[in-house]
Amino acid sequence: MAHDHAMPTDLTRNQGLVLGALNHAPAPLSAYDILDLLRSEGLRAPLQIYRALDKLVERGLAHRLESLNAFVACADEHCHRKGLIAFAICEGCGKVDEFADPVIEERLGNWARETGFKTERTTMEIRGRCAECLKAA
Amino acid sequence: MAHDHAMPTDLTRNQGLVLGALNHAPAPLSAYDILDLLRSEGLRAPLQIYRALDKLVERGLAHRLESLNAFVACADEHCHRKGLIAFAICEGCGKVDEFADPVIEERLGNWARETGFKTERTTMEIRGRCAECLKAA
DNA sequence: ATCAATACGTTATAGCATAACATCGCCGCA
DNA sequence: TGCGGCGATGTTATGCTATAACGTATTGAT
Repeated sequence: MAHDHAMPTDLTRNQGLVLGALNHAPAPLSAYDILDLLRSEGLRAPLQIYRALDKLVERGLAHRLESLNAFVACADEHCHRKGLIAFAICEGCGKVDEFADPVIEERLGNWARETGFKTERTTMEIRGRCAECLKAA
Repeated sequence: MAHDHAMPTDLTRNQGLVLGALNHAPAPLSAYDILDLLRSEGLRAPLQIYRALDKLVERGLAHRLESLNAFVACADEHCHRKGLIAFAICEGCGKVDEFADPVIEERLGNWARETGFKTERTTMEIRGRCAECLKAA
């Protein structure tokens, strides 16, 4: 099912190319992976990729996985996802599952309120093995 | 308060130096920051730092902050901390607050059980501003 | 004494990310 | 129409983060 997500029409050429690459990938891609995929389209420098990624992440069309130094397309077709998202990353096949948990969000919110911490961004990443890879083992 | 934590006696020289550097730092340090602090002790190569860090992290004496590519000493004096730990990282002063929340742990456990995912490691990092920095602003 | 396991030291290299500067195209507006 | 701002682009150079591959040294058990 790694195919045509709804693709916004107001992306620039580079942003579109980068998002396309992410959409068609079965697993997270590093900026340099993306660059290699897009050399045939005329992209040459890391910065071209990073700039596009910055915009995509800013708009929630892509996510950065901190523990991997890599990026994935947002799994939510219409990218309505607000707030906290958790990622489950399979070390076997590389697939990433994206989910939100309101209870966790609430707990973190409570903690922040109690300690006076102003949250700007939360990253939550689970590493392990997905059901399929466990079955295959 | 950034001083003498209980320091295990069975550390190697390099491990002790690295943990010492982390213990005395007011904020997370990158491996290269640590290297610079320890050149006077004769350390010269990144690998010497990374190897020590690997052991320290493995034993729970230090933690890696994925969103920072940096390391901190474990805040728990006796390092009894098991399971999931969340980190709140202040973008102002760099201070890191470490806490555990059993409810969050339970929620993640439930999610894993339901989807058949075998969790190996979880990272949870909150970026924002601490109460002190907000007051100072 | 020997062997295995672990730590150490060193050089080289791979992988991830941004600084700095010049150009171009688009759009609003005098 | 032309000016000016803004955001995207292209390019070169550089900096930061992490590991590969090799050899030596130390330790500890049998």
